[in-house]
Amino acid sequence: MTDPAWVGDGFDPECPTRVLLDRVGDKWTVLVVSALADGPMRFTQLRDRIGGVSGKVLTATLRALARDGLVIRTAYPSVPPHVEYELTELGRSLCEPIDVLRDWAEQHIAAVVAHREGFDGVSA
Amino acid sequence: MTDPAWVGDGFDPECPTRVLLDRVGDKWTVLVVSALADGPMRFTQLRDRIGGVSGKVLTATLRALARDGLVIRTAYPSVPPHVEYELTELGRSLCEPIDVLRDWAEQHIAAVVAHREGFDGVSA
DNA sequence: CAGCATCCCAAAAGATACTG
DNA sequence: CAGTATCTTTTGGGATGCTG
Repeated sequence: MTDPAWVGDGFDPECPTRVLLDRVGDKWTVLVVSALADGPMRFTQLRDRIGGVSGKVLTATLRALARDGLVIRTAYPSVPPHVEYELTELGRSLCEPIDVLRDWAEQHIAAVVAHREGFDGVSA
Repeated sequence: MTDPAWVGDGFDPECPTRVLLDRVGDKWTVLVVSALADGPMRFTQLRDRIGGVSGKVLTATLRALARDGLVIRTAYPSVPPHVEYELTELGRSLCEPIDVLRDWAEQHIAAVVAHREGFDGVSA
């Protein structure tokens, strides 16, 4: 251990926060978890609800989430296939931070956008 | 208004949460805000503290943050240059959601990683 | 010291077509 | 219905070198 400068504030590469951000920092994970917060949902249902996500990407997102123990995938052996996704306990616990984030967004995003436009206006 | 299915849960493309995620979902923004939570900091100081970020990317991150009214950039007209960054009130308010996220990470990330390894083990 | 310009790569994401 | 396979585009991010 070389005692790097970032130690002391928890900024090492295995910092839990970094690991989480790597997982959650993609475009869809948070949205998927939010959608599933209301209860179990089927693949197509999920895709329709989220809007703008391709099947491929949704599949990948769900697989990663399942891999990390945040969602359960249940395939009912029927024709046509019926697959349900639901949050695990761990996944539900993640909803709380996400809700806090959403609250912040709802309260402050307008200010952010406004400032951004002001900023751009000055430069224009 | 086409009354799409995702309306009703707030998943429209201009959903505040989406806007926020687009801004905050990158690799460094959250880390920069966290670092600045302790107080104003200079460019190099920030780069050293965070660890692993290139100058170019840090610059871009800081510019975006300034554009959104989350940080203030103060350049002291001296030679050599001395530039300080600090959070605005808005930026500080963002620390709370971030802290909640970090708390979650610290409490649960081990479970996530463990499950991931179990999952990979089964497939191997 | 701070930051810009340039080049480059890898990964994320999207479109489309096909299958059990 | 719920994927997989393949291809392509986009872009975040890194390395390096230059400048005020």
